[in-house]
Amino acid sequence: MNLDPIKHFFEANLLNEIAKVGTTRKVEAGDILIDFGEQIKFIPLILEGAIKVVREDDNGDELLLYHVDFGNTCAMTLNCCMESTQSEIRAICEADTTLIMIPAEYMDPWLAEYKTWRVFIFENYHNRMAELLKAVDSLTFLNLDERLEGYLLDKVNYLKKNTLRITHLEVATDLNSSRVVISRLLKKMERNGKLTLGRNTIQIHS
Amino acid sequence: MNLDPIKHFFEANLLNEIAKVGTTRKVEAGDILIDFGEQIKFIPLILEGAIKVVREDDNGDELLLYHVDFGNTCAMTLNCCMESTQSEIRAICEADTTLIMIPAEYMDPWLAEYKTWRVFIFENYHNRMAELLKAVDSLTFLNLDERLEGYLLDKVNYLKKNTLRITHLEVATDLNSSRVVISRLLKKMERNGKLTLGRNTIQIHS
DNA sequence: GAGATGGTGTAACTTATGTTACAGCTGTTG
DNA sequence: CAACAGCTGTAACATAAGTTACACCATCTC
Repeated sequence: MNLDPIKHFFEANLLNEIAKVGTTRKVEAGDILIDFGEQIKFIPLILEGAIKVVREDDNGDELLLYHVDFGNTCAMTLNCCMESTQSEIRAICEADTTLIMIPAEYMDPWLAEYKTWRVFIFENYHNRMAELLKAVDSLTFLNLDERLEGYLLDKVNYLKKNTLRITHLEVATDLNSSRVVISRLLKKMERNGKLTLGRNTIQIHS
Repeated sequence: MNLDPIKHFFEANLLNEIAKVGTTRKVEAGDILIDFGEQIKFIPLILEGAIKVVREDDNGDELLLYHVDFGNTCAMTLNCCMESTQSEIRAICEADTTLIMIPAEYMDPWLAEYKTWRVFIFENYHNRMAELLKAVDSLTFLNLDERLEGYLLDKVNYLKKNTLRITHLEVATDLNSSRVVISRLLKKMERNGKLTLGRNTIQIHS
């Protein structure tokens, strides 16, 4: 197991423990890492790649909540580890992703023992909370065109590509809107010179 | 200091510590407990009363995020204690409230030392996260009339009164809507027999 | 190459929500 | 009591977003 990417996150003893009890897992783009109602037995720590976290209602309507990338874990997951409750979210890989899976039972004892673990866990909670708050903010205070723009810029950022391989329908699903509306807004943005549309691609002008 | 209400939450040693370093504080309905940008130096633990947590954007538009009541603390606050960041929210008392204020510097050492403290903190994170998720859900998947109904039922629940003393404007502010729209929807609900309207009061038929 | 499938563009219409304007009412203050 | 401020009701209109319908492509499969 290669812990180099995260070796400055944790104290030496903790790194040894992680190496001992953790397992590496590779997941491909498009795979579902965690689904609604699942019992979570491992804390997933992302070494490489990107994951999106999605919420769904009873009618099957979706909304993208936020992304998790390198060095982070999913705080929604952490709750489940401490309290053995079920997942409220779905986590989908957006790129090929490498994870370290740490069995949930180490969560609590490590909190008692390792300061760096406490910092890691709380930073993650904080980040996730901030993301959720950002989601609430944009749902409340922004119009759909502004949300769309934010969504595209976010994607450019964490996929590190200006040209996104995505359909209008996928965008609409992530924003819980409809394809026609998204096409309309994208066209307007294209006319304003903000991006170039192609079949299955959106190229953002940055 | 009277710790009776929370004595079954924590182990005996921890209760002693709380008694030693905590201070009791009483706050009146309407008072602002925490405001945007404030540095938080105390963990507030609610013994009695109720607090609402509100988000605001640059234009001064508001949105109620959730309520905190007995035995809980504000997890948004917890982040700030661990990381010394500033408050992202405003906390307003909705009823006369009694709190225990615990200096922030005990947050971390108690995590290492007391299992019941860890459980308490993580349960709070979990609850706050669940509330935020509920907020996202209703913003995304519900119409304003459904959000309004949920809002009123919530209020009945945690204020433990069927007759709410509140104006349409206040409701509109909490839901980030406008007074006219709220009056319209409330009138419709009254016609449907769900409630009775009066000046400054809304009586919910449960 | 015919047909099927899925992605995009666009027009016409519906609906939820927001806005503006104003009237009437209640309680307060001078 | 007169004047005023704040709360509620309602009408008329504006706008953002969702819906339906259809045409046109590109790609793939038979």
